[in-house]
Amino acid sequence: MTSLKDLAKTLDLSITQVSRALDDKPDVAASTKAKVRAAALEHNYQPNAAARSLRKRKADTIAVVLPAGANHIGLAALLNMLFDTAAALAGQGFDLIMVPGRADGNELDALKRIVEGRRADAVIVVRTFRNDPRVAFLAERGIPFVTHGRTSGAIEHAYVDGDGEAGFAEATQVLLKLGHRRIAHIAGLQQFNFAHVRRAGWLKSLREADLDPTGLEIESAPNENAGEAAAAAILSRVHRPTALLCATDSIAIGALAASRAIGLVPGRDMSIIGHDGVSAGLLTTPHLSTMEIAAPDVGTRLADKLIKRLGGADPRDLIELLPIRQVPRASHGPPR
Amino acid sequence: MTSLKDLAKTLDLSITQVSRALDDKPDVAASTKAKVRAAALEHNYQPNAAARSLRKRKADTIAVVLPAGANHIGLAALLNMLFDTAAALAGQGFDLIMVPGRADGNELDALKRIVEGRRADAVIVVRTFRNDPRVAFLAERGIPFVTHGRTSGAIEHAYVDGDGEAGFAEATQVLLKLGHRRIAHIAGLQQFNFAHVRRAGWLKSLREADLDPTGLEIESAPNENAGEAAAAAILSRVHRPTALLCATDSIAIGALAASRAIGLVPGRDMSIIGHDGVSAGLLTTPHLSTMEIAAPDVGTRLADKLIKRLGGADPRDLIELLPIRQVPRASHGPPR
DNA sequence: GGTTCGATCCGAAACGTTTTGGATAACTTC
DNA sequence: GAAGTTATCCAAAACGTTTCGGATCGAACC
Repeated sequence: MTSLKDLAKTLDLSITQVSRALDDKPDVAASTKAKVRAAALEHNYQPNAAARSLRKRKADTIAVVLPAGANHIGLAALLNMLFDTAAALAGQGFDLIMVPGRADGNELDALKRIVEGRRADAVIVVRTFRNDPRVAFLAERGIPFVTHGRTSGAIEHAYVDGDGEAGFAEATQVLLKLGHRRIAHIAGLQQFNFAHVRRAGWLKSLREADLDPTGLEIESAPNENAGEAAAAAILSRVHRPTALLCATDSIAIGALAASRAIGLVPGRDMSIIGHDGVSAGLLTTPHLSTMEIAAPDVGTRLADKLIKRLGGADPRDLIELLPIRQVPRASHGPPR
Repeated sequence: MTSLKDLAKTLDLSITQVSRALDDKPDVAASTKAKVRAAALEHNYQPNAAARSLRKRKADTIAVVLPAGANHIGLAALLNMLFDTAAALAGQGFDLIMVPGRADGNELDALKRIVEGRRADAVIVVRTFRNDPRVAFLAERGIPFVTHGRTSGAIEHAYVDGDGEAGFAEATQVLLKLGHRRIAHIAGLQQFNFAHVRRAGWLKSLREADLDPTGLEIESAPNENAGEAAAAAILSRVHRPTALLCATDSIAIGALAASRAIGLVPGRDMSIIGHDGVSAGLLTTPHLSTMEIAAPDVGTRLADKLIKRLGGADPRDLIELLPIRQVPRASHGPPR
């Protein structure tokens, strides 16, 4: 409502000096600075964001497009992470805005509008695809960005990710040591990079143990309902697996239900392990065995990388592959 | 990157005409319109959002400040609703941006920055307090807004809310009919308006049945952990209740855990009912009895009200109190 | 042939900032 | 007392868009 011009008029100063005073620039008298600040406070002056970013040619804003149609559990975990990111970015003078993706799943359009309309100076991309058009677009346009999750393409970019392959290889070994031989994998959609590497880890350990993965695999969208359906399908096969290693906790939670539905008690008759360490895993019966990134501050790390990228750092120096920690709980054990 | 000026130069037109052509204004030749559109597409022109909103004195953007430190379950449900709102708003040419609240819980500051910096033309306020400083601020400044949830103050404003009082009164009656006499209420923090009205509903039915609520009440933050602690406390009282009516599903989910922890099987030894109809209630054992707003499109209704408000409608004509529908599942029954 | 009219165009101002390139006055320095 | 220095200030341009108030040019009309 109140503009610099208004303040200048009431203070009998030039717009220039008012602006410089509020910015604490050196060549304005301490006394006028005080007066200006007082007046700004009194009229609760807030600079017009549009005018400012038009002139400065930057918005001091970071955007993230939230995946449309994400399931509850996954979305909540993502949001929690992004709150940390926002706090870290705020410390550097950046606002984080979260924009819901289009219902048709075309997050690229939303991204284009934001980036080319200069609403944000940089973006965070979450839930990367193996070959991600958003990454290709941003790289080509030279927009600073960091992703949550790697990609498999040729484009080198800043990212923070967990070492899903190692995590799933280790979980598979845990199950092998417990005596399991028919360890099935409910994979995520293989277009997602995380789903692809997790499957690779499972496959690796199985091969090292000279076990045949044939018939032990099924793909599922990463949500509870799809997970339940996929688990039901694989549990009904003639040669039933004794363990289900699930790409995500939401799938695993669905698998718990599918298992119980045919009279198998999870943790006793059927071993089930997920990935993500979502808090909902502590609300299930039995508590869900899972694994998670062995770092509590992924959100902050994302902010960190982005700031460095904005500072001109080479994306190749801004990659972070974090180890995965197993979180054994009650939903797995030796085969019956 | 490409501006109107660039387009004008390559097309040998004035900036004015290019702008008007893209806006499909009447006094530009159909042939030039076609040429301009083609050029805009080729150079993938996107108008600079800052320049546009500076000149038009509106941002075509709606903002919502997400409550900081919200628990997983509640936040996810909220987000899902807001995705619907965003879709509805997009149909009217508005963008919805979601801004994370400050970690210190001061959502008012974030709101002020957005509104006074003219980043948004209108806002949506979620999770209202009984006496909400955000509502007071917005009303005083004359910013169009709509809230998700009522307030108890004198300010009349647009809102969409569920009739929590009726819902909790009905749930209490259901428990009374089943034979319960000691029906406890785990209330939400009474500063939240929803928590206050839900408590009032419970109290009303208890009073109508000539039952004394003394000692049957405890307050809890609306998240699982706090709910578990509160339930544990009330279950350890000498005269233990036979039913726990919880202000939210997250509290109820905590109460399930607290109940099981002392050897009581929920649904058989202890009746537990929540509110919200969150999908996580289908992942618990037993499935959570709950209640929810009897309308699937609260998010869309919010958008609707906001558009009407922006069109100048009187806020008093933009209030909607929706009925609550009981969703009985397996976590309640007759007293043991 | 002058006038009117409609179709199509354009220059310039404005939105509220930041920033450049001085201007002014007082104070030092020799 | 002239020249340099310092502290403090300001006018004006620029960012990219929209929009106001005409301008131009044929065609149509009388």
